[in-house]
Amino acid sequence: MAPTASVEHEELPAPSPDEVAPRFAPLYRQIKTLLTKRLRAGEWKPGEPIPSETELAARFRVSQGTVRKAIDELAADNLLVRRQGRGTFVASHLEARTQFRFLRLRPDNLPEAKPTGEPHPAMPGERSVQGQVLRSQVLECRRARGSAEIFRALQLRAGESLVQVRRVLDLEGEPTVLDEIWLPGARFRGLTAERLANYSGPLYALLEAEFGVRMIRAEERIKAVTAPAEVARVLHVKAGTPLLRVDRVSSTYESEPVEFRRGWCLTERHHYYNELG
Amino acid sequence: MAPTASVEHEELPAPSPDEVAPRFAPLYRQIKTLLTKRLRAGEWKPGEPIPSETELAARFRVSQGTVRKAIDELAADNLLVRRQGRGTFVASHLEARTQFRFLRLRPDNLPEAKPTGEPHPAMPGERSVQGQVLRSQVLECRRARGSAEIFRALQLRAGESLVQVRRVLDLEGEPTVLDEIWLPGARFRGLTAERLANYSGPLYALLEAEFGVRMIRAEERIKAVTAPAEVARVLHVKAGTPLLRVDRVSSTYESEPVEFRRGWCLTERHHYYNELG
DNA sequence: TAGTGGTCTAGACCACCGT
DNA sequence: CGGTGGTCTAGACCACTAA
Repeated sequence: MAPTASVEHEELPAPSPDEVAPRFAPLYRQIKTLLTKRLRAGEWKPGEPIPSETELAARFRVSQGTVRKAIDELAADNLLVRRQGRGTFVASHLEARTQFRFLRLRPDNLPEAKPTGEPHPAMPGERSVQGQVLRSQVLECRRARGSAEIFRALQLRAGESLVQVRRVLDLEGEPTVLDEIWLPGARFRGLTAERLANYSGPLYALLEAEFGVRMIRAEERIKAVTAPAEVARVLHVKAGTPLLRVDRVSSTYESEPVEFRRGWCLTERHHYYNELG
Repeated sequence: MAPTASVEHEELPAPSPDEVAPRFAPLYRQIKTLLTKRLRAGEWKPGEPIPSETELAARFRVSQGTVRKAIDELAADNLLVRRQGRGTFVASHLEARTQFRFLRLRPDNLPEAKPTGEPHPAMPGERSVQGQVLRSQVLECRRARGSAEIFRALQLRAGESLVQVRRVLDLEGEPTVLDEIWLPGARFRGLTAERLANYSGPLYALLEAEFGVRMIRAEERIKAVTAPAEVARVLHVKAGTPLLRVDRVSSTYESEPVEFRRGWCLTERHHYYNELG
């Protein structure tokens, strides 16, 4: 394909006469890497469209099909969202479709409606998601110490500053989850209880909009425990009630961990839902 | 591409002048559907190769790229496995790579080794998977009644026969999971405790090899509970110990449910691991 | 060496979207 | 309508595997 005359041509990184790791990376993966770097660098912001496939093909001097395959993988990784007839967009936690992508707690009844992502109207301060009414209430937000485990998970040196957020999630009006969240202070300086309280939306949407940090993926480790006294008090249950303790480490681009979260979940009327493929 | 002269041409289902559901299905999806039907019908058995892309293209009178895209999706769905230079094979629970694909329990220590699927040698009756030693001990296998919930999950009419298997999983030599498994009697007639005891391998591998039922996907619903007396006895813990109760419904081709399983998991030294994308 | 999947290209046409 | 992504084709070439 002849590149459009007016389009400036950007060279691919030199064919690397003698690289180490994957001796030969397919062209479309090189393109994918380049696109990932630009996303990470913020060249296109969440919610914005990236250039069309044909334009990218011209820029990189490859065929449209090759760009397409790179974008296919980025879309499969949830970094990009394709919209037929409109373009390809940088994924965002601000959009209804991808909000609460990481929330795995479901009410026990409710005929497992496939997540449509179309929110229903709800009371102020509440959000409706997958048919359940959700309300978040911030208990505190302060600089805090963290365990060695947390520093390790976030790949920080001991002594680096941490911000801790504690909040309760009400599902259907009942306090159901107590979240204890630790964030690296360096990235999230200026996060306060007020800003959290004034913001009605998912936490990740706020972190994305205000701090430019987009959560891409996470891993969770789940145990069954008995409720500590303090947790029990917040969730209005007796100390010793069995709870799900869900530890989550979430990451941005290139698997860089930026959040450690410990959720204490009451599963009297809810469950953690998971699909195995 | 001209079809090989010796290859018999199989017509695609007539272009359906006026179908209902997805008014226009892309060609590659029609191919995917055809291939799925043949897999389901057992035209190619687990572990066997399917015809090459070029041969399928000739049979279906489409280009190789179209077949390729259909196979791509089937591979992404874990129905097929591609092996460069060798061919494309029907996925099987009998192979090391895909054994224990559904086992989400991990030891707490152990530096989260990515599942390599390469088993280490182990004692007879034991299997080594992801660095942990695993031993399954069948407690019983008998015809049984089931709750309304189970019949609903398996889409059976009340009164149809059920087989129940109860077993303990030892991880690192410690009893860690009590599984209560219900299977539709019609499909698994002849399953006995002896056959289970004599078989050293994953349950799903046995069900696949002996009954021709291949588990494709599953959904799990998890709660935190306290151990009932009977469960506690088997796991060597005090009644009331917090446990993960994992309810699983697994399905074959086309989401046909064929197993209900309730696992009681001790999480003193293990956790349920999950990745969110 | 022959056969398989994997990559890349180039171009045609379609479905969808906003104007 | 023009532009975008989505599908389909046809053929060339590469990398891997087994005989």
